[in-house]
Amino acid sequence: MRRTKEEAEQTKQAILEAAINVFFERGVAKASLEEVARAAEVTRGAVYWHFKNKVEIFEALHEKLHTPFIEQILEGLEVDHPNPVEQLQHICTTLILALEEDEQLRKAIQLFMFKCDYSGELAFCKNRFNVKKQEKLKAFEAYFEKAQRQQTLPMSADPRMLALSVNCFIRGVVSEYLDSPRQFTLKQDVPPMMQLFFKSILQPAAS
Amino acid sequence: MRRTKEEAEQTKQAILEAAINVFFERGVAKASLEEVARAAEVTRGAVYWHFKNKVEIFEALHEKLHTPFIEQILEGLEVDHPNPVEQLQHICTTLILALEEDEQLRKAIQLFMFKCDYSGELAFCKNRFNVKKQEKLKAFEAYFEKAQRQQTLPMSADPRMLALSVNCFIRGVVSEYLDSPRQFTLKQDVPPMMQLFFKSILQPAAS
DNA sequence: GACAGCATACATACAAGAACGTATCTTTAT
DNA sequence: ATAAAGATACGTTCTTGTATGTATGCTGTC
Repeated sequence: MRRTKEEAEQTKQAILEAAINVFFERGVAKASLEEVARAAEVTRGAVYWHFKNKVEIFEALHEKLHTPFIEQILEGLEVDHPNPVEQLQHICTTLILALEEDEQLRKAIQLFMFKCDYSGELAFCKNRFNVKKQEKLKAFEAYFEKAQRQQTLPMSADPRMLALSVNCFIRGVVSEYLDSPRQFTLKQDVPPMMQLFFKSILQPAAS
Repeated sequence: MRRTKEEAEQTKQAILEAAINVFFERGVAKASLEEVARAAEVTRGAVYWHFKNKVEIFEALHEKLHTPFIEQILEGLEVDHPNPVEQLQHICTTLILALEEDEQLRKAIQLFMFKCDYSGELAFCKNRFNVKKQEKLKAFEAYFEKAQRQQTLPMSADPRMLALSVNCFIRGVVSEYLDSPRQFTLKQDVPPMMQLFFKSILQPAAS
């Protein structure tokens, strides 16, 4: 039962889509390809036709879902803004708030954060992941350096340290929210939290 | 070959110790009890004698390693301190810095954070963990409320929001560090980061 | 205080199922 | 016709849980 090329591509996407859900519900390690196949309404034969094994599926998912996230941060650097730090605050806040509406994105990030472990087969995935993170950190730094050039951030500030802090804080917020969403409401709690955090950056050091 | 009670307790601890390493290297899901047994230099018989299954081992590890962490925070509340917020900053900083020296603790936390997924069998573990987290959050809040009573924190501050922020920031720092330790040096980077963060709390709101 | 009898602390053996990867069909586009 | 796109079938490996074996520590009893 050979399908047309379009149909084949459709089933491939269906498999990826199904993989998100199955990985999400059963965890990457415990999810079997049989389950993925069933969820996509095909057999394991189809899965093995399109992908070499589970790892390859995982990689495909990562490529598809994680990449666009970082690009948004990089784009903000291109735009001219009178106060880059406030701009960064705004971008970060927006990105986090987006989680509330996009369930698929939520699932995906939860996958990469909690539903898999990067030992063994997935170890090299972690490396690729870290490369992306370095880019992100450099982008954060760039915001602060830009702000220093524009005199909206004192020269005494340490861009690298600020970038690290922002990165940690964001990761913490996202982790905590995805870990137990009932803990706080994004729309209500995140803006003041971000406000609090960035306030300390914008105000020159005291005491 | 029955052992004395002390010896039995020793092997139990040896199994837990071994489990940390095996879980860490292979991931919780993929680690087999056979591997754990070998690492502890016993057979699966011993493992099944002391524990019902892998989940019970996991729980035991959590009980053993995660609990003392929280208690330290609670203890600080008992002590009298002129400035509870600074006290909290100091406690948190110390706790994080401890990671640099205690490899076993590092491994354990990495386990709970990255090397397992809480789907399926471990789902209810997550619930128990969340209960603990609630306690922790309440403790954080208590610090801030205490500070308000002692007039070292403005009444306009929102203890719950501050507690959430602290919790997120700490989680972020710990996550980032354990995820890629080469990214920053605890001793050098964490104190200023914490300083930056808590500064925004201690200084009354502006702008 | 010694010894029978039992519980303990494991080791070994076994059965059953899951999951994987591959090899072999089937059908149908191209 | 032939190769793509899958389905089906098969053998193997891992792992799990349990059942059973066994040597030894402990405990009460006389």
